[in-house]
Amino acid sequence: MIATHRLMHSFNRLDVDDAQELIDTRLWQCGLLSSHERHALRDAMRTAKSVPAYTDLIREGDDAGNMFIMLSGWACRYATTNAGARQLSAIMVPGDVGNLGSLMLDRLGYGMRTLTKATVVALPRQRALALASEHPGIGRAFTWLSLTENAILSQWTLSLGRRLSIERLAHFLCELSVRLDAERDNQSRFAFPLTQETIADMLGLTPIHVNRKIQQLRADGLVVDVDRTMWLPDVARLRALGGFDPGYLYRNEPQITEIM
Amino acid sequence: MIATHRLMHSFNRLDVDDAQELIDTRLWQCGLLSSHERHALRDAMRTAKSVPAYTDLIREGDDAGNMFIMLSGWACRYATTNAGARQLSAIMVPGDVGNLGSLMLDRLGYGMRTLTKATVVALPRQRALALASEHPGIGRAFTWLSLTENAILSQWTLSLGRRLSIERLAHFLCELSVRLDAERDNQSRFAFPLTQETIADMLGLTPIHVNRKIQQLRADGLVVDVDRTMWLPDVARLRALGGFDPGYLYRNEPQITEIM
DNA sequence: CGAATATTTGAGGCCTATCAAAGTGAGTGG
DNA sequence: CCACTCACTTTGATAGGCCTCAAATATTCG
Repeated sequence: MIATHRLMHSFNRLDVDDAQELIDTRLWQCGLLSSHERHALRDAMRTAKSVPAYTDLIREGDDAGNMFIMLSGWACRYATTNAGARQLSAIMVPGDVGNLGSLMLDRLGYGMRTLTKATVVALPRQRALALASEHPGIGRAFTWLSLTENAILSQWTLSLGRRLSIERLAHFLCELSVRLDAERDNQSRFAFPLTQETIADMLGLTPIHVNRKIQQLRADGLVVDVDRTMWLPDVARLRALGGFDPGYLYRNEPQITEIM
Repeated sequence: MIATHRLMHSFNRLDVDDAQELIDTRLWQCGLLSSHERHALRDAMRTAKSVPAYTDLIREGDDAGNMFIMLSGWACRYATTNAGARQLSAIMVPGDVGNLGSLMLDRLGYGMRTLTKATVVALPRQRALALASEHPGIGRAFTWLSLTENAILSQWTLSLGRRLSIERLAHFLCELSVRLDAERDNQSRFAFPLTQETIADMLGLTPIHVNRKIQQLRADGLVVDVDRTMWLPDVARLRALGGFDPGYLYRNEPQITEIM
């Protein structure tokens, strides 16, 4: 119910209750939180704020005193080359923590920016640290998030370093499809607010080239994108093209249950 | 003393005492370990084993029950494309933990392989988890390592996505130079056991192209490599070329001292 | 409806890959 | 000690993927 509800409007609707449900579902699924800890986490996320599209939550090189948690809307982490070229290292969708690093690091080396109108919780570092030490499960959940993010980043270096542009694009769409929980019967449909320029900054390509490769996917019947909505009619074939394996995303897998 | 000692022979000498000193110095520097915890960690690393060059510690797709800690020698994490192309996501040098992810994840999505003869500690997951829960500082140190590693990976995606081959190469050498603590007065000298093919797998290039760009760096007087030893005569200029900023490596910085 | 933003098209050029082969150096065995 | 082998490095020539520059078309939003 929540899932389909969120499907078409996640990036421009403000629905804090649903969204917070989303959040602790995401953190809950790793199986590390007690019911008590789950509620403590929810309490910490009471105050959310709305942010316009394309505004920095963290500027590159800034000290970030807050951890930002996405309730609605999309955001990204980015870094910039001396020559001014931008590269995204992550796309954040509702339920994601954008800058876990702020938990223990002062400077992060990257910026964080909304890509759509968004609702975010700003969790002060001290509050997050207190949560982690008072509730061991929350601390472990942070660690788990960091480790899975590491696996995702490692996988993405494979795309950037060794895959052709169209394979990267396919892989990227497959990843989003899973993370948005949008797949049913080898099909997938989800709201897709990214511009081709943003996609290009994620894939390490030029917008022009991204445009041409999207057209190629359309011609191959692998992508139908109308009205900011993405439809993937044949997920299996798209996965094969992108060399995509959902395992590394660690979705819906109770992990490390034997802990303690 | 240790530093210079290690300089020329780190990848082919077995000197466990020095190496273990190196390790907990590395973990110690983040300022998260009490003296008691530091010793607990050392105890856990008593038994090291020697491994030949180019042998898998973890095969791609394997379940990894151990965390591997490098005492001597170099190793890497790698992933492979369906077409067989290999991409490294990290190079490990003495003092590094290779697969932190194994702490809480079953499948990692990448393999880990030695690049030289090496000495490694295999810390069973259960042992590592027990250490982390009995000694909160060790748990926080693991989290800190994971967060800094993510920052490094994020930075590396910038290189792979947006930097020219020679810039990537320069950036890579600058990073190793700092991580090996090899810089003195705008110069750097360190043992360098990597083949050009391995460099290529790290940079997302072909060995042929890496060869040509190394020649270019030599011609520019930025690199002198003889007999498996790397000499960087002008670190500042190499950093400028690679767009390298050492900040994101979080070396020698007591972090998050205000914790608890 | 008009201006700004985003997508699409076209042509030409550069960076890096590919294919092929020669040179170099370290380790091995006779 | 020297031929031999294997791995690594280097060189050359060609091809291709993606970029750059430029401009037209389509879409969004106030």
